[in-house]
Amino acid sequence: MIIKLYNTLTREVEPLTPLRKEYVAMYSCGPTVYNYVHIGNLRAFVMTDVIQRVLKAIGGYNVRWVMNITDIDDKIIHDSAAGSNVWQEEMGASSSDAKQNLRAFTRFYEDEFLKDIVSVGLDINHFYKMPRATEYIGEMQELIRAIVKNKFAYISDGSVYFDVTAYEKSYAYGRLFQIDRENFREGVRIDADEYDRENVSDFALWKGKKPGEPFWEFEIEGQQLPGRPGWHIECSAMSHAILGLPIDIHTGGVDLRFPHHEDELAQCCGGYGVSDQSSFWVHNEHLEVEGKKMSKSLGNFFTLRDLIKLGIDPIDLRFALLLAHYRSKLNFTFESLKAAAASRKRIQEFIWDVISVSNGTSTDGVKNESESVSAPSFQYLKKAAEALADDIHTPRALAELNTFVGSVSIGELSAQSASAILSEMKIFNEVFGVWTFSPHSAIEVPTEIVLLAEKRWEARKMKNWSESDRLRDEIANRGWTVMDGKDSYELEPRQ
RNA sequence: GGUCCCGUGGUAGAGUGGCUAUACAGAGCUCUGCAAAAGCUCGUACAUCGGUUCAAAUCCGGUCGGGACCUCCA
Repeated sequence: MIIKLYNTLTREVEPLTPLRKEYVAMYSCGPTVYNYVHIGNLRAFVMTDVIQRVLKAIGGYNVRWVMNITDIDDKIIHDSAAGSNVWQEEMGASSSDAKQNLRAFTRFYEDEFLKDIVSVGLDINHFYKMPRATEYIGEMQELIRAIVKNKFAYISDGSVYFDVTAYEKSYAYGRLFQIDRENFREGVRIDADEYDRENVSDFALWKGKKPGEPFWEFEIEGQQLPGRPGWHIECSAMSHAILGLPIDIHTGGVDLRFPHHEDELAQCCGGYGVSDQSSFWVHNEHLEVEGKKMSKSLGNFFTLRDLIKLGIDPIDLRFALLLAHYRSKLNFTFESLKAAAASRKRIQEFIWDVISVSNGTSTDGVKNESESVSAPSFQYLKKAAEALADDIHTPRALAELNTFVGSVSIGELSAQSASAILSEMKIFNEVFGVWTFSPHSAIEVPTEIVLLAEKRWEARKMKNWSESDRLRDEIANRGWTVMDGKDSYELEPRQ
């Protein structure tokens, strides 16, 4: 199926036509590893994960998916410096070697990041590569030399800056984000950078070393400029080195449109001479909590571990994130998270019911193929797939999936229809990744509970209702629910 | 100061001129000794004011409210 995506470059939903026959090249801006990711960050990673899954499962493409790890930037340098008050014991001993501290610090948060994204359903094997910025310093320096050589950058006071004014004479600047430089807001942020650049719209490609900071040697135009890369240069250099330019899809949060992506694009055009870094630029909207931007001061700031502490299953968070379209703001509330969990469970129960029909263990009875059974309404699934192909419309797809589930009567299914449903549902789960297709494993029930339940079943058979109800209460007090069937009962942990 | 987005039922969230979104929660019913689970049914929601139109949640304008971005934040 043709996949359509909203492209920030054209501000339109466009059909994707991959540039290469063999695979779709996709680059996602990854985390800056200086802290635990929060649920807003996770939305971006889940979104980008679902895009690549749709490309594979619905589009039928091979995908080379790259996500970078930013392990060098101002905050990292600050927080990993010797004597930092945010240094964690697990990072090991802080030393006098700034580079070594930086490495210990970032590796710690990189590991935590990987754990977190796996928790919310990403599969590390899906990545073609997860490059660290510090491992591509050479490529970045090469790109910077090329940009300087092309006269789109200048050296000033030990640093290298991109010259937007010069660049604009040959290329368009502001393709992803129309900036209005006449009306730059007055404020401290513009002057926050202590480095010397000629124009406020210029940005650093290379930042000269400051005392105590980690640095890399850099020779350019016969000068020695020890220092470190600017923020934007890594993504330009790594997308070029690993995937080759132009790529098909570049993703990130809306806030990255400007300056990060705009500057990446300018660096690629100005340095590599390509006309585009990427055909598609896809940006996800932010997540809000109780209608407000997440912020620590408002007390509505959550990391994944905060939610896990509250007893929330990370996969329910994944599902809750997919309940909204990626280009809409998502209002995260605990009530909606609870609703998401119940909704996910509903489909999971359906899958388990269908599995029991397909393997003949259903207690509802299985129909023969010859018996006139109503065929499952597969048109809903077709619509669901179309919704995914249409700019990754997960909420519409889930609505169709729910309608499909509601249209199927388990008791009317043949084993063959059940198998057909399962193979269809598996395709959707390749995208959503929130359900399991293993048979409903019997949860281990403690012997004492089983004994009580057996006793109750006997009492019930004798129509001794008061004893039966007493035992049910006792079982309930110990955390289990009894559900009576026709010839047997089931035990489930109480919710 | 500039640019832009949004305001849908208790909650979340689709829908962009006339046709049931969907899910969760809630109410009623069926089943059940009673429950639980499951199934069925239901609610007459589109911030507000005005305009366009045979017809507006949907288009246009005003108002109110929320939010984002405007140099390193996903």
